[in-house]
Amino acid sequence: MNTPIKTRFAPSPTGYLHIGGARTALFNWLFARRHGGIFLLRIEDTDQIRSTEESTQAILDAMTWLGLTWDEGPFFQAERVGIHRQMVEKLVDEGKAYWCTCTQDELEAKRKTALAEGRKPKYDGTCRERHLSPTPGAVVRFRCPDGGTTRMQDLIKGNILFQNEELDDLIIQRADGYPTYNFAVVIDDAQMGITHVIRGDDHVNNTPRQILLYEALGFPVPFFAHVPMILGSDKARLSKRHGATSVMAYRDMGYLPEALVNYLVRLGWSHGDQEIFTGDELTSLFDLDAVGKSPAVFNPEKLLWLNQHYIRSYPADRLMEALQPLWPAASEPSQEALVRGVARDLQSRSRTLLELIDGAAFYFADEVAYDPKAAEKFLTQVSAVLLEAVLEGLPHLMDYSKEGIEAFLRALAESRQAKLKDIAQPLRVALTGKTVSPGIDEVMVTLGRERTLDRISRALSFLRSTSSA
RNA sequence: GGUCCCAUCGUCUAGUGGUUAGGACGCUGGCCUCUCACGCCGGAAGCCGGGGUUCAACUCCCCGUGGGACUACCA
Repeated sequence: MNTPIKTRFAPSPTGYLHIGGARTALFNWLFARRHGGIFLLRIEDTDQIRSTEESTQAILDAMTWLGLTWDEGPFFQAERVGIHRQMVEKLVDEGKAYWCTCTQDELEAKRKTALAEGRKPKYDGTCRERHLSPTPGAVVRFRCPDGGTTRMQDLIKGNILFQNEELDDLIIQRADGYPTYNFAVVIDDAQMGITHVIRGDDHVNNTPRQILLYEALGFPVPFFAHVPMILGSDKARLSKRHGATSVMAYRDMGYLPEALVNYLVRLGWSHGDQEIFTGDELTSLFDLDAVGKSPAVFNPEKLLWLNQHYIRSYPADRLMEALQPLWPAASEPSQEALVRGVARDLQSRSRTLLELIDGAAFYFADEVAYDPKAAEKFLTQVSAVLLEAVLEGLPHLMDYSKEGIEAFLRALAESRQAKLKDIAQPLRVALTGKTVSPGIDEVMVTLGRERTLDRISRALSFLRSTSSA
């Protein structure tokens, strides 16, 4: 029996969950789901200065919003320093690590001269054979092999070979007694039974040191899979200056989690020509062998397209739920019927929830604000006749529904030797103030007969007041 | 500078020695139509360059070039 697969997402709580981290988490989550494994969450908070609880909460919230539920954790790395220190001690006892009292200033100076002389800026091994005892302010370094090679088997990039002489004696425990990333990550991943380490390829160069650490500690080395970076439009690593990078910012801008997940998964992974995936499809189709090796540029336009797609696909109740946090009117019980109608009208023509909300303003206006150009073109003497006819006929319409209204308008137009559009556009301006809106029959249904009539008579008086001037 | 990674339309990608190089976003012509959106039909747009290997290279190898990452007592 094979041991079950276990993956993890291990963010550091020094900010919000960003797009790149979300994709890494998503790949880990999908890989675990796909293979019936376990997905674990670990917060890497050993940087006591930069880590905050707010960040931890923000990351948890974002993952929950995306639906990336974890099976174990969250574990907090800082709570495990006792274990980390034991391991440090063990390595020191075994002669695989040593105390070092070189100061940061000395190191910096040596780095500079080495660079200036064209040498590698690696640690020169000053304390390597001094067999120092623990002293306050001292750090512990791992004794790297002087020669040989370390092979990394990467599930995405293939085999990568590193010369050990390129690696230097990295610090595994800081002066403050906390472990450094490369050390803590190895111990935690090993002890938590992580079988597949899926992470950004900015970690590729860390991996050989980590493998050496696994071996020194006597732990089995896991599989690695390094996912290419997400870049901005200028092909530099995606950052704030490329626009929003926070997952939660996308929620606040009216994006749906399904859209973001679908977009992110296709950034680097593919399944033939398929673009749209349900959650079930993803968890049954996703695998590492279909993840590409090259970095991908984040394309907001395509995300928008997907978001539109998912907005259209939402059932009414789900749409209302998604709308509520962004739209006060959606939480107002007295408005519910109207809001539902509005959402239904706008659902198929909004790329984001915010677009939908913006487009909804005219439904709620006490007095429709006419776009000057629209009014000039459509609120004319000619159309006044048609609008008056609607005003007269509408109260007697038996079937006040989308179908009934359309039939009514068509018949009315025909009786006047006019086209439907001759009446639809003036009506649209009268009811919405604009030349672009949902179908005029839909608008009339949602507005209700009363409001519709009011707006028509108001448009008529507006029309008379301007044309008589 | 050193180490490592990467390279198909503007962008995301399919492609695994023989294809008219396919799809999607965006752009664009048209149809549908009460406007918009959707949908449908069509178009422009790509294998970074040079050497090999081979009967045959987008595909395999090498060298360039370009881009990216790492090079911390951050993760």
